[in-house]
Amino acid sequence: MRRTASRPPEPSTFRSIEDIRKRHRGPGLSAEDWADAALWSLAEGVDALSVERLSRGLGVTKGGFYWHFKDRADVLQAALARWEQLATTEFIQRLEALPDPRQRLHQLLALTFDLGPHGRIEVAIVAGAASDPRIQPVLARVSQRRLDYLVKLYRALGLPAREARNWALQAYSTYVGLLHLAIANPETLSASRARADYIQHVARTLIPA
Amino acid sequence: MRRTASRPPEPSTFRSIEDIRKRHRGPGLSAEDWADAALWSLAEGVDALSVERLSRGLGVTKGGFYWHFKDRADVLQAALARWEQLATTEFIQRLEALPDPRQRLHQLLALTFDLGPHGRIEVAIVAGAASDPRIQPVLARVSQRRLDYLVKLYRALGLPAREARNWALQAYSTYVGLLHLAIANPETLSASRARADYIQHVARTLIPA
DNA sequence: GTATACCAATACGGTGCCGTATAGCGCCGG
DNA sequence: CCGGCGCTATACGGCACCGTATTGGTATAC
Repeated sequence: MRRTASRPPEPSTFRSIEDIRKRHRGPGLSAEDWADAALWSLAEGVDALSVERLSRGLGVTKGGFYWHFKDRADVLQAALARWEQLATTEFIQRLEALPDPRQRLHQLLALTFDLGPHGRIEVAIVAGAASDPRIQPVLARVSQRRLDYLVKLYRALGLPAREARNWALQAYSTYVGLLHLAIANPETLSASRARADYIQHVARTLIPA
Repeated sequence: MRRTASRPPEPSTFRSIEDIRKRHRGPGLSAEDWADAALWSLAEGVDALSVERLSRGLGVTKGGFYWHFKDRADVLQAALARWEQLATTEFIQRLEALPDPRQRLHQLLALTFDLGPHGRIEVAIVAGAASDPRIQPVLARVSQRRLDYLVKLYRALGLPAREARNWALQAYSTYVGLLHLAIANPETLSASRARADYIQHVARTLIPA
């Protein structure tokens, strides 16, 4: 490891493993390449993130890994930092593009129901935080920021502080529960009929009159 | 391993590790002892469940473990089975003691907000299910049974099938979200003031007029 | 008081991962 | 055309766990 100044900026989206491997046929792998791959790997559980697995997944040996990172914990931190960025700042920015707070809440629901690989990553991180004290603060910051933002949205709807807090808590819980359901009973909401129906229900009950 | 007919019935509650160790100063450890200890161990994550850790935790070597179980997967299955029992049948039985469905919903919320070690175990299991296909069916059955029961409760309140389903989904999601919050931001709901306030809010919004 | 059922201790070989060390290779600037 | 920079390959010792095998202890059952 001889960590140099990190290359250009960050690519602001989720690169797939295949993208990273392709890029490999160009220059070598950068620290961001490894960190992004690590983030994907988190979907299989925090313990599944291992240096040698990562290397195999990228089609190289772990030789280069230790050039960029000190150890396993180091890349885990990097992946979590990347997740923190995607899961808070960038997500909120997308919502802030809309003018009306009511629209933002609707858009939030819509984005939320669009389940990607994020869900599994989040669940893995929560489980990891329960056993690894170094993950906990990252998770705490993320959910805190999300809750704060939700409170802000509800306040913008004219609710008093205490009410807004409760609504925010509930809305966030509903989101997390959806992640759980997507893993536990994928078929439950796979039918787009039931799905749309549930979205509508949630929108009605989570957006106060 | 020479598995014999499993001893008496099952002790219908959650025995602590200390209880199990005490019992050790009596006869030896039974299969149930190991399985219960394994269930506790799940709170630290599915991967944290290892034969040698378990042994150390119980103050013995792994010598006796393989007398009861074929391998690690075997005790995992046993622990999951125990969890399935506690998390569905026994929980529902406690609620069914109440006559009025409305009371049952309230009691359900009350029990739900009483966070024990269950929460961490559940989160660990969900995360485990995302990576281990042998866990998934167990989790699927558990959440399905819970959802079915919730639907039944809502229908008993007079709601039509489709509505009941939506409410059930939302109620369950809210519960799971609470587990998440308890790990991510334990302090958020530690104040009994805010806690009671939130319970009340949830009860209002999750129990339709 | 001895046999037998139940369970524990110890020892062993094997695997997967960790982190270190060191040598190799392609590319780019001079 | 050559030296160095950026990254990779290979090789190694160490640890934690797995599952197996075998022997040892102890309480009851007879």
